Amino acid sequence: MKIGELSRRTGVPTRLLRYYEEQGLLHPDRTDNGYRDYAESSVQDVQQIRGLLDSGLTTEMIRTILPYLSGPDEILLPAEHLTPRTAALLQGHIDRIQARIDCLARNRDRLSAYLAAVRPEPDAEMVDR
Amino acid sequence: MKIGELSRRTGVPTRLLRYYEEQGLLHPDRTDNGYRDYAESSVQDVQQIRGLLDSGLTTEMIRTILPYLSGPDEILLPAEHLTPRTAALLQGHIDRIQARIDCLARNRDRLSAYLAAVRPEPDAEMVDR
DNA sequence: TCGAACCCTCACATCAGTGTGAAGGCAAGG
DNA sequence: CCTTGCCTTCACACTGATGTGAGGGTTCGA
Repeated sequence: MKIGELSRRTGVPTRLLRYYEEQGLLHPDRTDNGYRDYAESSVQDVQQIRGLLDSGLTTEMIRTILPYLSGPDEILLPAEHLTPRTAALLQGHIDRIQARIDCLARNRDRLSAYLAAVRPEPDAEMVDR
Repeated sequence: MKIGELSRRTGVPTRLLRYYEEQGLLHPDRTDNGYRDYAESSVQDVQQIRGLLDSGLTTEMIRTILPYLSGPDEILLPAEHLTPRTAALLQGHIDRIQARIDCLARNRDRLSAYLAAVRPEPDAEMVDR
């Protein structure tokens, strides 16, 4: 699939698809004429990248963890040459992600609590007034 | 408390404390000589802001939700003049935050699963070798 | 064969968040 | 009084993510 189609199917501007490639997040093939040729799975990859970027991860973090995020099923990864160094690095990323989750969840709860406290009138009048 | 102390206690450079004020996130008093005078609660406020920024929220989003995040206890807020418009806006923010959480949790799980799958040797040799 | 709609690279611009330094006022201690 | 260290504003610069446009090649249908 060419870049235009991938852009249409993901809603991500072509500019960004090229940028993600430049950042080492995508690795499309090239056809004879130099056009980028994306695999079908790129659609999911791009959505993955978008979600992580929106969640405050940098392209650098994403680049390092992306190889270990393929699918929920496939585990086609270099299990052997995973140095303790890399493992520790991954664990660090996990921790940072967890910290973000905690922070976001805490604030989501506060916002929800506020909304709930302020308007306890969902859709029908159940108390007299 | 003056800006230097707040900076020391939060680990956030004074430059950023001034920036957050410029963005409407902090509202310190001023002493006679023009120095910023922060309340004790500013320490928590700043940590709150940092967490949200790290989690990918913009200062604009933070500015709009911050008034509704005071403490877990206090609900000193303008409960009355909360227009349905604002409520919907808040709900939108909650939804976006939830989406981020989902995305992060999903990827955290994948990373954890990978690590767990790849090194099932915690600390002792339990199998012969 | 021509034009529309793709694709390419290159490069400058914008925005938010942040670093850094200049130029100067205020406060406290030797 | 003078130094030291805090504070003030102003302003320029950088980075990462993104927008936008110029200049030019490719594909395809009328």
